[in-house]
Amino acid sequence: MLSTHQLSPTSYLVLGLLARDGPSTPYGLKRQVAATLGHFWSFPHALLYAEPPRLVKLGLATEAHELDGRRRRTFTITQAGDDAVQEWLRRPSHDSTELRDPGLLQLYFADLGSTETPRIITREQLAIHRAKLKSYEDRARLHRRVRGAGEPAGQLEEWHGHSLRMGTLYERAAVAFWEEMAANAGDGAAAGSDGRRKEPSIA
Amino acid sequence: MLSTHQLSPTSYLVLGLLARDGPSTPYGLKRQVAATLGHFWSFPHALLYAEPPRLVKLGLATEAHELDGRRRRTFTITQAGDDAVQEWLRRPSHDSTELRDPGLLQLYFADLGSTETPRIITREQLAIHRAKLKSYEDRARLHRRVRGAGEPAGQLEEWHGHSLRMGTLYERAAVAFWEEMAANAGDGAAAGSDGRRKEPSIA
DNA sequence: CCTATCATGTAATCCGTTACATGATTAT
DNA sequence: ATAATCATGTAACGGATTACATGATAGG
Repeated sequence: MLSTHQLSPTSYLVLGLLARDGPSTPYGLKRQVAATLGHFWSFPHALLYAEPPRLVKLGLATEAHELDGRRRRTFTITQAGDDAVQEWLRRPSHDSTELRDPGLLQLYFADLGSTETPRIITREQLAIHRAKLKSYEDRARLHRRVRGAGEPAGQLEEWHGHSLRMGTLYERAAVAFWEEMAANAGDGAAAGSDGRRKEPSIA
Repeated sequence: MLSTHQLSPTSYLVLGLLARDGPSTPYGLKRQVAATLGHFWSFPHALLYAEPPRLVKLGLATEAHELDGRRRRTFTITQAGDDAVQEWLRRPSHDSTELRDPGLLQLYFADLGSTETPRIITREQLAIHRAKLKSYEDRARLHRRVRGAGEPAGQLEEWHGHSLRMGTLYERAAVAFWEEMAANAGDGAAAGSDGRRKEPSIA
C-alpha cells in the first residue's frame, strides 16, 4: 500500500482499462480511449505509451515484450494496481471539471478585434459544435439500432454510452450558447455599451 | 513578422488581458482570470507569473520592475503583441473543447467497484455540480441586479457575462446528466453485476 | 508492386503543477 | 499585537504535446 495518492487521471484511465479489459498494448488503450472519452478529453497516443511504464515502475502493472518483429509491449495490471483503482473509486474526486474551450477564449476577447470579429467567431464555433453534436447523435442512433437488433447491450457499451451521453449534453449546451450569441450578434453586440442589449434568456 | 504561431492559449489569455486592460502585474492578471474564465478553466497563479516573461522574450511584451519594497513586475503589451492578438482573432480556432471531468472518469469505471459505487459517485457529483450551478446563478442574479440599478453595463462586464453564461450552461448540462444517472441508478444500471466479468463484446 | 494507412515506438521540449517562501494589509 | 489573508514571487519536477521515425498490412 504505497501512498498511491499522486496518480494522475491518466494513470487511472490506464489502470481502469487494464482492470476492465485485461492486458493490453498501448495501441489497444489508444483505441479504447479514442472510441469513448477521447471524444472530449484528449489523450494523445504518446501519453498512452508513456504512462504504462510509469505504472510498472510503481508496481501497479507488469510489462511483457514481444521478441519477434513487432516487439509489442503488453501490460498487465497487478494486484496493487487493482487495489489502487478500488481505492480511487472509493474516494470521490472533488477536483472540478476543466472546460477548456478555445473558441470561448476568443469570444472573450472578441471586442479587441473588428466589429465583425464576434460574428465571425460565433459563426465558426456554431458550425463546429453543431457538427460535433450531429456526430454524437448519429453515433447514438447507431448504438440504439444495434441494441434494438437483439444483442442485450453489454455493460461495457453502457459505459461507453455514458461518456458519449455526457459529450452530447455538453455539445447541446454549447450549441445553445453559440446560437444565443448568434441571435444577439446581429444587433450591436460588439458595440456594447448602449445597454440596450436583450437580456440573455437564460435565468 | 515572426511566425507567432506556436503560442498557447495561456499566451493569448495574457496578451488579451494586457491589450484590453492595459499594463498589469501578474497578480492583476490573476484577479481578472479568477473572476471570469477561471471558474472553469484553471490558470494557476504561477502560470500567470511565468507567461509574461515568455512573452517578453518573444518581443510581445515589455517588463518594468519596481525598485522599492514590493518589487512588482509590470508588463505592457508591445505592438507586436497587439498584432499577434489581432492575427489570432482572425484565425478561428478549430481545436476542439477539452472537457476534463474527473467525476465522469470515475463513472466510466464505476463498474469495477462495488454495486454501490455508481450510486455513490453519482450522488457526490450531483452535489458538486448543483452547488456550482447555484453559485453561477447567484452571481448572475447579482449581475442583473447591478445592471438594473442604472449603471449601463460596461462592455467588460458583458464579456465577463459571456464566460459565466457558458459556465452556467455547462453546469446545467452536467446537472441534467447526473440527475439522469441518479434516476437510472435505482434500477439495474449498475447491475450488469452478475459477478462474472463478461468478455467485452465490443471490438 | 506500390502507396496509403495502420501500428508502434522514442526523444526533446516546454508547459503546467506543486511546493516553497516571504513581504504587506487587514481584522480581531 | 497577533493572526489571518492578501500579494508576490521562484524553483523543481514531471506530465503532456509535438515531432520524428519506421515496421506491418491492406487496397489499388
